[in-house]
Amino acid sequence: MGSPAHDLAASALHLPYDFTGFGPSSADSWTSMEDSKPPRGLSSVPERGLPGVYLSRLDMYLSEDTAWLLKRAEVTNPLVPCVCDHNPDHEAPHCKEPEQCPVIDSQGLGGLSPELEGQVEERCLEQVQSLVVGEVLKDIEMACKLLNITPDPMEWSSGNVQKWLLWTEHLYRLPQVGKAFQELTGKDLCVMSEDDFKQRSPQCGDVLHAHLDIWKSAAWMKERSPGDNLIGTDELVPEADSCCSGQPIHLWQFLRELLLKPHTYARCIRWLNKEKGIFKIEDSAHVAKLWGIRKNRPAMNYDKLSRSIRQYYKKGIIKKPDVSQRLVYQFVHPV
DNA sequence: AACTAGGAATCAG
DNA sequence: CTGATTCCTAGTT
Repeated sequence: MGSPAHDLAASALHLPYDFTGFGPSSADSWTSMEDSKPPRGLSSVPERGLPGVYLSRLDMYLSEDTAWLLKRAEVTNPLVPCVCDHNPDHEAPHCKEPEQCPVIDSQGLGGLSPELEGQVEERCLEQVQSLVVGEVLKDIEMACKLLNITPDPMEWSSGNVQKWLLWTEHLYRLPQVGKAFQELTGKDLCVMSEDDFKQRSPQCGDVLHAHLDIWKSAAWMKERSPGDNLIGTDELVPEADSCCSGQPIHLWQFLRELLLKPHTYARCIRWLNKEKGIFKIEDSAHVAKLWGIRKNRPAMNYDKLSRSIRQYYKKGIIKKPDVSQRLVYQFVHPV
């Protein structure tokens, strides 16, 4: 038996789905988080084949695998554009100057002395490490916002657990196994072993356990260094906080939230005219899915979501724009 | 086929 | 009670 981290990685690496990433910048094809068709103005983000992203104790495991990671980066060079271009609207704080980008540096190592090369490489590893960890934390934060749950699984109610399950299942195309984990709180989940998970869900218990491990690790790291914002506090955070009151979120608020994060959601919903509050649902199925996940309604679809939007007509919250177009709506009181 | 519109029953908070 | 969900019929693009 190897170390738990290695066991985990081993199980993660032969997963039946695309595991090139974890979250908004790379995940899969149904969420808004895909990369297959970047919106105009967005440089395409190459896939990240980073098993190192998927790890148990982020910090420990990274140090073991970054050498491999860096080597790969030298060859295929996927990391630099990926991380640096991740958010074109908002420069990643980690690599302001190109000279500091670890992979770019590493390509010119040929003429350096071994010691210097070692130093440079070490610095590169650290940078890669913090970049990757930052990405993972950012993705988790994003998921928390979307699901309206806390990042720390220990604090999850059984409802939160169900949301997280639904989210993870959809993100990674797992079968729906929420029933097998019904009535379990986050605390219950956290003390369960991988075998416990497998017992409840033979097909994907191991995967779910691994995912939970990432969340646990992230929460653990956050707790260790609170305030230490690896996560460039970008547009994920600001004004959008219609949710904080603890009140159940309204559909119109949810739509606003998505619209306020164009970098993440422009592929499924975007403004046509922000001043007038006119927006277009670009991918009705995705938006409905996201709404269903947020409200823990697995059967949500656009048919039902649009019915809810239509309820807003009478209330004067949302209307059809003057020139009615398919999938285009307008907030009556744009901010 | 997918979207639009709105009635009606039902549910959850 | 309100807002949302679910289901439905009928019309439109």
